[in-house]
Amino acid sequence: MRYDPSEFPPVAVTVDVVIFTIHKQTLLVLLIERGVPPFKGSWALPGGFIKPDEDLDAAAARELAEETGLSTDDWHLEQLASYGSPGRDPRMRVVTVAYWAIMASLQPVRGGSDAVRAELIPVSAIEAGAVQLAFDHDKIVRDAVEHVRQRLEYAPLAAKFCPPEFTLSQLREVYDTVWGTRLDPGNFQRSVKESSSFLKLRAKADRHLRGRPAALWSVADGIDDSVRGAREWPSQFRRPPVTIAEPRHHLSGRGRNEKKGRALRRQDVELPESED
Amino acid sequence: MRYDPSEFPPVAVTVDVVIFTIHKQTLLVLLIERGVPPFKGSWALPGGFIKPDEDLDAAAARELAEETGLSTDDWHLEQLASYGSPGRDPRMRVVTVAYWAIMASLQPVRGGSDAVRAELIPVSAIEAGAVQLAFDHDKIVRDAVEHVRQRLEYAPLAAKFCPPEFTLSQLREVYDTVWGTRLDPGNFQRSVKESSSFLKLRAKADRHLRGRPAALWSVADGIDDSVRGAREWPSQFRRPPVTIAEPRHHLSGRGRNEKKGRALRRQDVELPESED
DNA sequence: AATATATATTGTGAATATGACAATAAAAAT
DNA sequence: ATTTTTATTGTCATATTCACAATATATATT
Repeated sequence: MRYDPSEFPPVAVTVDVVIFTIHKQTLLVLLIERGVPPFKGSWALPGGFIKPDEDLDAAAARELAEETGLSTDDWHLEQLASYGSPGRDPRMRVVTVAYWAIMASLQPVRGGSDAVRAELIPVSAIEAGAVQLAFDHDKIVRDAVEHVRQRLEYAPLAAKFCPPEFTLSQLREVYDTVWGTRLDPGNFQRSVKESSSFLKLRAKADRHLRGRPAALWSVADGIDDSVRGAREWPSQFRRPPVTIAEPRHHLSGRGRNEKKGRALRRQDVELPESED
Repeated sequence: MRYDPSEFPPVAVTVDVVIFTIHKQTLLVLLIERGVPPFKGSWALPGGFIKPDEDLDAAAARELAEETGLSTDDWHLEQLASYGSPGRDPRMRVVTVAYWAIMASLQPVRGGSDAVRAELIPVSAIEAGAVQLAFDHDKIVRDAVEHVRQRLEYAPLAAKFCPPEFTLSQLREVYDTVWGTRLDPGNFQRSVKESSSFLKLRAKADRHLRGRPAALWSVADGIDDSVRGAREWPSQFRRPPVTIAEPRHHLSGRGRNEKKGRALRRQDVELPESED
């Protein structure tokens, strides 16, 4: 009965977006207060139905634009996961495709038709259970937070929390805020210099509060947000182990090519023939 | 107009599963040949509509069971992503939630109502473009392959390609097959021993073809498939850089706690108060 | 103006991890 | 008995990581 359009079950598909930003060393999420039932008065993620001729990514981008008043260049947007438990919306079967986004700065713009107001809520408040979320949005936010912490291991993404030009202190503060660490400024400096993702622009920033003025950096040209094969940050730059003590894996080894060559790379390996 | 059940656009939701297994040093994907239009005669992913009272994960597990005849303990199943381009199914708007799965061994069981036959196809054949896939399933498979290569950096997952008890050669061969590497047996041995995810069972395997008989290992108790905070494999054990030369990031540094303490862990950091 | 304070940046070295490969062990094949 | 094959342990040079000292350059204070 696969793919028979005539008798598909009635399902609505929505997109919801977990919008992250940082303000004053605090990781924040944009939530709206629902003005209509169900969950009237609860906080919820911005989101809505996908339109008939709209791609999922486009729907998420539209929601993002509506909610923030900003445009594509101002954010990093990525799909998170889909949620579709039968009971997650009391009215009918709704499958939502969740997205997450990072923005450098943000002041919520509009309250939609069913939203009383939009506000930036600290992630810590949600993690502590101090804020009630509608539907399964608590789970979605937690998953998104986990995901962002994970993805920050890839170098250029942290810069999306910063303005186009930033000091290394600003960049380091992103990691410290998201990961709850206090990275060493000296080692951080060296790491960024060894990275090919970042580019030093000018020796001095215009404005600085105290101390020696910092140099300004930017993301190097051609560095994509979605770099994946890139080398991870070394261990201390990776996020610390999960809250509850987890077993750690200390694994190591190496690759070899025949007798004495260097490690094989993927393209060196011959592909088995198709059986077609 | 958010969440108004009365006027949601007509959308069907399906799940599709990319089922991986390894046979004779080759990474394989289970595909079915479509027996009905559209894309009659093309290969496609096993999948189908979600049922009215069925969770997304449950729908994927059901498809998996139907297609393989196996049960929950025999596989590792994880959500991949959702795909919903307006034109991806010529008949109507279909959003599919894609999953991927790993199985130790597999012989396809049934051809469904619209499937002529099911078969295990080498991933290499799909990557080389030698196999035509229906809908956007080519993209889905490629994404899934990328994802599995990525996720294999987390130690215990590779064991899902192996029987419950395995030799380290078998385990190493999983990495070599999926990553296209030839990892060093000696260093691999050391790595696994340092890992807390694996447990040595018996000194000798019952059956072996040639050479010194290997010890049998298993995944340690309490090791979850979804371990994430776990330490990654070191660089050579991580998958090699993407085919086209990518910029690499060499980043390093450390954490500090006040003056001279150890690096802060997440739970050490006090949470900002909720504004509720 | 001199000094204190704060932040940025560079440098240094010990500890550890990695990668390459040698050496030994234990079986089957010859 | 010897060769071949795979498993396992050992070794060591090198690279990376981490902790922290030292220096640079600004503002704030006296």
